[in-house]
Amino acid sequence: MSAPPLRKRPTQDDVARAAGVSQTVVSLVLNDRAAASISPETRQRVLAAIDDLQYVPDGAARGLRTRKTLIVASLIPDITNPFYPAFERGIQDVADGRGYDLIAYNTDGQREKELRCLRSLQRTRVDGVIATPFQLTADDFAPLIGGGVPVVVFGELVTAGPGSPFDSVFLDDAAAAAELVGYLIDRDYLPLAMIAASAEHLRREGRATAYQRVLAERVPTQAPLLARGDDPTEAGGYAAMRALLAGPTRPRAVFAANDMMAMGAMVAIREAALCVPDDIAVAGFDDITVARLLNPPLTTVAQFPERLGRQAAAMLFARLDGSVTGAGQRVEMPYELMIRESA
Amino acid sequence: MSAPPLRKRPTQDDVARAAGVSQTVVSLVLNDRAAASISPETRQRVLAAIDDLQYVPDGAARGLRTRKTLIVASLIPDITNPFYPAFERGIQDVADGRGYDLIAYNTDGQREKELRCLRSLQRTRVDGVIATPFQLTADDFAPLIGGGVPVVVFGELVTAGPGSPFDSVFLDDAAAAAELVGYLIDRDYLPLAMIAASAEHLRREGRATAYQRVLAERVPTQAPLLARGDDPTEAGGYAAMRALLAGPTRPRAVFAANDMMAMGAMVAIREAALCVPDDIAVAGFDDITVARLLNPPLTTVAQFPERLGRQAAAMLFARLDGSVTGAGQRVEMPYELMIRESA
DNA sequence: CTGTTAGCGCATTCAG
DNA sequence: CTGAATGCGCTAACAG
Repeated sequence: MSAPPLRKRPTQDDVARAAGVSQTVVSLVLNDRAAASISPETRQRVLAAIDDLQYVPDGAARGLRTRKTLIVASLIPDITNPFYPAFERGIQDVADGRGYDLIAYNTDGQREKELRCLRSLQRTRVDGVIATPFQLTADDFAPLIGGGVPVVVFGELVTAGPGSPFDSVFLDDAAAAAELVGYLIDRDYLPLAMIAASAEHLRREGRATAYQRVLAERVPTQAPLLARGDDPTEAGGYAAMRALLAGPTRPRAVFAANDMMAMGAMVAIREAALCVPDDIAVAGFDDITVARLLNPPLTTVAQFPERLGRQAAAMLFARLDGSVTGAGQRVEMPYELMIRESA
Repeated sequence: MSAPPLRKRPTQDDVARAAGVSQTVVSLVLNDRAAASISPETRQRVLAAIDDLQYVPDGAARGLRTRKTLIVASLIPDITNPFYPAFERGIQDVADGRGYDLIAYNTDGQREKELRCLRSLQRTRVDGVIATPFQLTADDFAPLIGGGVPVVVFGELVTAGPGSPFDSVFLDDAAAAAELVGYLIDRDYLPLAMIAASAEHLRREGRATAYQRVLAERVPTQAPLLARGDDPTEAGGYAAMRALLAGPTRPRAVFAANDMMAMGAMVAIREAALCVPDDIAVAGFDDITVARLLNPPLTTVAQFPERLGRQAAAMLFARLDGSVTGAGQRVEMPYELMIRESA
């Protein structure tokens, strides 16, 4: 094969002609309508013709008619943060099982990009959406919801009160962070610092707030040591840790808002010829796959992203097949402290 | 907002009515047809109506007419291997710039899943495909190519000879592996072992072959020490390394077919109370983001996946906008040895 | 410069 | 049990 023949794709009409039936019949056997039973023998003829012509239904045409595209969309900040591929994978696996395709969008947590994705979603007419919004509010989703497209949110939508139409899967970030901070204090890792991304990522502020609260409660003598990196990435963690090391008080331990930042921090610590955890202990959040593989293995909070994705997808499909209707459901997922050697 | 109003989405007809023009005019201003100029004032009226009604074109309907969906698809083995998110991100960023959406498929490198994805692609009628096939052959893509859908392959398609209609971006895996193996031998890391995934992942065999060839050439006295893990994952690397450690000859260094396997191997080595690189040196392949962040930082071969994705996407869009036609182009991408501390 | 008309491929009434 | 006719929302001739 080198010069592509470029023959037009066969349509139901072609199949019908080949099978000596009407196009309607082809549609009927394709959709297995129980109402109009097809004689088993014509059915076979049609199936044979389909196979013969390599007919594949046209999703666009079908979608135009049925208002269903068999596509769902997922909105995440950045596929490059290992937490999200796992999340996506969870979604994808259940979508796949339902015969759905998945369109993935990266928003980088920027409101402008998030909005652009939303617009894209409207154009492509997806059947459902799973979103991990950073800046979006409930109102931004109104056109989608108004159009009857179910939306499952990972985390909590800032403006979504009770009776909100959004399903959500979330975990108690603040409690998890508090527990981890408590553990670090128990181990006497003081002074205890925290590194986080710039505050505009409101979404993750629960962790920083928890840090400040627990610290104030349990170690009122220590002033909070909160360093900010630009992004919730390894680079952000590295920069924040450097700032911390250059500061007046060297922390005995650092709680990073996520594992990537923790990894960046570890690099900065090593570069300063210090040792983890003997000089400075490090803890993260997420338990991405590699956390366990680091040297030393990273103490962190496991979120089980793949399971989160599966749960979100399950809720979405429950809406899509009509088995759940009415007000949005909120499902809280478990987290787990993973105590390893880094702290 | 709690009870969704569920009003039907506005169509061009609605917009036309609101603007007091015909539906055609709406279509014309939307598509900026140079041919039929619209008077600037009606144009404004239409735009206002669009904005007012929050009209968004229906991709399915448009696609039915234009045979363009503004969707491209990417076929990768597993988004959970950090190499691929970066690759995807590269694709996504250029697709985004062109106003295209991206559907992502995970094939797990299994032929059956790969075929299923291909079928899905036909249904959803994507405009172009970027594929990282493991088991697929050129023939499997025939329906796509025959339908005029351009396909860019990452790597080389086993059966694609000269004059093949496939564009491809690839790098000289074997040369890169040979170079790395050569380096390890130069450093006297002998005996030198390799760990790789089971041989059915033909795609990666270039690396194992290079290992065997260079070893045979330069160290004829050492028998090849090739251990197989089931999957090209951290778990596979761990298992293979364990097997190696349980074997009769303990290697002085291990070359892993990819970074995830290398990380698994490092864990196994540490568990055996051995030290990297003093007892056993470790090298990988890919240079995923975390490779540099490991302790010790991983010596590996950089593939620059994001750049690969961008390149593949660029070639795809060159086909889509007609700026490139004819036989498939093959673009070889550079790799780079990243010598760090693990070997 | 703008309106009329005709399908794209399919699911779905309604007749036979 | 099967076929003919209709329209989903849109673009693209073709008239006016």
